[in-house]
Amino acid sequence: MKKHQVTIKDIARILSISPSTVSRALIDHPDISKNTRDKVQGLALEMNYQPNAIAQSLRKSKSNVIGVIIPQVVHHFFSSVISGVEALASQNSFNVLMCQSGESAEKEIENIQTMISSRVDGIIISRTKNTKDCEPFRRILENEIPLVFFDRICPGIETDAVLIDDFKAAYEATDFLIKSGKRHIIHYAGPEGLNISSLRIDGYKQALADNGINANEDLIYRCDDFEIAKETTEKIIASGQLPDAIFGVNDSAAAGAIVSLKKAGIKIPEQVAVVGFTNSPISTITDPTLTTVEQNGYDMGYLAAEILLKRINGDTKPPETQIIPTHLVIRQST
Amino acid sequence: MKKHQVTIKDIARILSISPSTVSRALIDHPDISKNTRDKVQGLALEMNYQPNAIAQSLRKSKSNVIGVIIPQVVHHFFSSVISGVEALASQNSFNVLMCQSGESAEKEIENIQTMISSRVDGIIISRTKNTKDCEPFRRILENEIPLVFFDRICPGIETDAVLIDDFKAAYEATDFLIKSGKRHIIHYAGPEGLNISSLRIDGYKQALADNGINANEDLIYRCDDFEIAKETTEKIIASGQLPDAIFGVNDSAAAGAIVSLKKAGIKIPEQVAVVGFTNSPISTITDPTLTTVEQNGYDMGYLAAEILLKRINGDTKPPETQIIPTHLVIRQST
DNA sequence: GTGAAAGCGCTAACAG
DNA sequence: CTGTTAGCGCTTTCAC
Repeated sequence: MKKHQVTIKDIARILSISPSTVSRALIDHPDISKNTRDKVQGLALEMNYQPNAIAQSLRKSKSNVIGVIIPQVVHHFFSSVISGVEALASQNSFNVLMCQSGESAEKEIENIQTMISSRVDGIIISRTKNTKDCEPFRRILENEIPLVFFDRICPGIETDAVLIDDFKAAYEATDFLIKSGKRHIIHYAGPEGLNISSLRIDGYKQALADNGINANEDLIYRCDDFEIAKETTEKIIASGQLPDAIFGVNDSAAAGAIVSLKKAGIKIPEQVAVVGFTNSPISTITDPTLTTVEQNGYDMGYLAAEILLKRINGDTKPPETQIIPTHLVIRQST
Repeated sequence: MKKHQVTIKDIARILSISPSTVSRALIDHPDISKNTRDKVQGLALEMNYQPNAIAQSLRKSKSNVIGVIIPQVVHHFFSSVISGVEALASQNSFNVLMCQSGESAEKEIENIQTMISSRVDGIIISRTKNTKDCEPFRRILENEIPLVFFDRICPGIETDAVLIDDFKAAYEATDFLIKSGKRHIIHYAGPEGLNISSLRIDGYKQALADNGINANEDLIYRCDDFEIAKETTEKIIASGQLPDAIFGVNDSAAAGAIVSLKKAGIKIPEQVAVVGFTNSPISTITDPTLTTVEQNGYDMGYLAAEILLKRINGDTKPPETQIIPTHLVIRQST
């Protein structure tokens, strides 16, 4: 037999007063006698009363829940973002409902349905790399649920976003490599169709161009994870066309490059310099330690949550894109 | 003006039928005419009806939400666990509500309150290293909310748990070091008062004892993160009392040891071998790559969720502790 | 200062 | 097969 949790009614019955009075006493309503308020709160504490948040939500049409949809929690960047979201949420008595799309566009649509059904008060998303159709996101807005994108956006959706300046960050990283004497720079790029991938490619190309270096498409490899980066690097070494630098779209790709380069006895950074992206903990563990772009996931999540809460509280100014500053963290790999 | 979301009533009104019929049609109740069912489902789709999960929860006294409380998402192990929980949850139409205690016992209590108020159907927890009082956990059970611990348990609470055999894993790791000729083995241990810390210490000591090595308490340092491990290792090197092996309570501590040893020009594993714990991605990135204990966080989360769902579905057999198998992954650092 | 009544959106008896 | 009714637990008018 399920012991039922203490309700307002129970308290009312015991004190022989009405449920509405109990409710008022519990939420410190102004016109309630000090006497009954103390009696109610005392008994509530004693009986270990916990308000039923579900009933409150239904009544007030407000769940106090923020939905977060990300591709994978098991990624330092994404878990940092969640951490930032959760921090601000809990400061403001909001809870965080988390779904993973697992980079599947179908799962992402399900996640969105879930969030709408759960009547979350707002949603924070970084989309799948396979998302083609932006309609599901539009449906969120049609349901008048505030939506904030971070990192990976969906072009054409008019809503808030928290990003970094991917172009500039990639430009600076590449430019730094050139300034330190490198000219034959390979880029391990992110998946096609993702804003962050193409902007980083663009920044990389522009830096080459501005320094009078031919930006050959052959220098760009689609390669955004550790294992693939190891293989790709091995192939490049085997081809005999050794670059003098590799710029990775993330730290894992850069770490993979480092591992394979060292295995082949290639000196880093003397022969080949390596730059990563994100400044995750692995960048201090590689040997040599990794020069990388600092991209503060926690701050991005925190800011995204801040914007979202403002929207939830009725802010109606036109959608804005906020840029979190980045900078190059220089270590031994360059 | 907030556009109100489509409800069962709206559909009923338009089709001139009763809300209950609409409800039945939507959940494919057996005794409903094919005709009205199709009409209702058609209109629901057209109007983009999304059931109000909050109302459903209130009605059925079941939220279909699993609460997860962990110290920090930004840890490969914990995010793996969450990932496993989320995978099973979403397969079973459950959602995941996530809170971080941030290793603060007070925050943990708040989190528990939140979960109870949110009427989650079950809770999965790995406790804070500062948790002294187990009463808050007991209150969960008093509220008849199923509770599963993982990794870090609270002794004295009679409930399910998903663990690894910390003693055995530490024993095997230490024994392996001894078998490979090491005898002066330092242990970087986890924080006091945590089951995983003391069990790993015990396993380490027992392996030494069984091999006729004196388990000196001076060989044990409290040191469970990368930075502190770097410093600790530097101090040990400076002291001149170089061990011939270091066994870390986690991979970060082991990685810190590796970094400082190399910096001092000490050969790994020839002079000092290093073993970690968890088999996180960093173990393949250190140079030399790290021998470590495989501890599958995803499986732990998945299994914890499995057990929890059984309890939610009424399973009342006595609390069980399930052990996820571990094994030593041998790499270059030994 | 307190109580009665209504309703958030949904589902599950119970009737017919 | 469908409608009526009631109620999950809470808050909020509206009376008194």
